[in-house]
Amino acid sequence: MSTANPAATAGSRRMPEKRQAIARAASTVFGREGYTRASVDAIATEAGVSKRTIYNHFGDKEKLFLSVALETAGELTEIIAGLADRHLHKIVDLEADLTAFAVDRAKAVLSVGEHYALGRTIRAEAGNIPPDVLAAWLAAGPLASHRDLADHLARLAAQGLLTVDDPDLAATHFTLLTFSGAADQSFYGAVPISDTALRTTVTTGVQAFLRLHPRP
Amino acid sequence: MSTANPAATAGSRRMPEKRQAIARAASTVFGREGYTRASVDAIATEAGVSKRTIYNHFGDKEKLFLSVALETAGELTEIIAGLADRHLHKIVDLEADLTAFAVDRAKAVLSVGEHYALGRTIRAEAGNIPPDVLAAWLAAGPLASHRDLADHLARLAAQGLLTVDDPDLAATHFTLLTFSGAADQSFYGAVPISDTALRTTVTTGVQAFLRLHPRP
DNA sequence: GTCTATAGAACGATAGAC
DNA sequence: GTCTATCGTTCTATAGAC
Repeated sequence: MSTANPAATAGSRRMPEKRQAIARAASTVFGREGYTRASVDAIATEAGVSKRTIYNHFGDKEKLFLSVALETAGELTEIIAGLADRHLHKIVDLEADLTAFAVDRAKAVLSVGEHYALGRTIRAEAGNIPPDVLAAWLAAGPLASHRDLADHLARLAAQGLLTVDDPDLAATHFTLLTFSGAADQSFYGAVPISDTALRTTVTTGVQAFLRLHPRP
Repeated sequence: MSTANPAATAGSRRMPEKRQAIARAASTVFGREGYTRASVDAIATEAGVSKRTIYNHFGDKEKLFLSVALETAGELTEIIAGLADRHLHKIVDLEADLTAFAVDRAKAVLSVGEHYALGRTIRAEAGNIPPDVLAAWLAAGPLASHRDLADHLARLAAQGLLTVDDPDLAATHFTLLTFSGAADQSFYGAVPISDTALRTTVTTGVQAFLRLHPRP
């Protein structure tokens, strides 16, 4: 039998595929059910492994959650960075491009049931997460995306497309006006938000942002 | 023995004080622990009643939670309406008054451990709350406060203090710029936010709001 | 005497851990 | 697969109010 068949390597020393399957399953189930409601049984079933395998890889439920939280935060940050690059690198129509970015970002973060959608669970559990882990999650996730956005806005300002005194503040304004409202409406993805509602919220948000930071 | 002693009336027909004690305790414990972590035992202990009494009054844990959620939403709405009236009824210094209102409102909503601070628990459980109950909570809480704020802003605009085309949109801007950031930073009250951090966030938010809706 | 409320034990199911 | 703890819920017995 060839080692190219993953099933044939079931007893091998390292099992990164199983670990990854568990991580994806955990992300999905934690994101869908929340921390306390998500049972290790359900995660094991979703991952197609036994509970014992989960405990061997991650120790206990809390460590599993925290590990997966940090990993998916980094993945989502990269996804958002890709969206920003796609929509904001070369500006064609400023308002349209900002809107397209904001819509795609909101969809990425607020998507329900996706494997990187446990942001709402992390927020719901913030009070029970060790402060250093919470800080690490913030740094790998929301803060990293915030910095990336601030850099883009500063660059657009340097190109004469926006007025930006403080890129950090501008990024805050952009996120508040084009994302926070949608996040609040959808309870961070727990309740679906219609495409048209999202688009309306984002569009008016971008308009307000552009009034705060107009082309000079 | 006198009936003025509450303990002496233990077997009386109606016991609104006990019901209220349970409601307050439930609000506190649900707000502090979240829905699934809060045990009926803990609520009973906090309220100083037996578990059975809770079931007699509220049926089951879920009904208890939903009842208390709706009741406290209304209470918080009234508190915020009072704050708005106090700070916005007679304007002395527009920016200072708006800032004071926003600071007090954020403190009221994000106060940790207070008996009306289970907003974050409701948001965390939004996906598990029956849609009609969630809608009722929104109507009694956030939406009612939103409308009240919109009315105040419209009135200030009529007095020539602000430019407001759409009071609804203006209220949205105000909340996003002066509240949502603080709520996000503190994870809706799960993690304490320092007074200076709150004040800074709110102050810059009010400034942005006034740039969007300047005195004509 | 009957009714209601209470306290506390007990039950059954679930879920984390090994 | 098993063990054990926890938790939501129910049952039983006691006591005061009308």
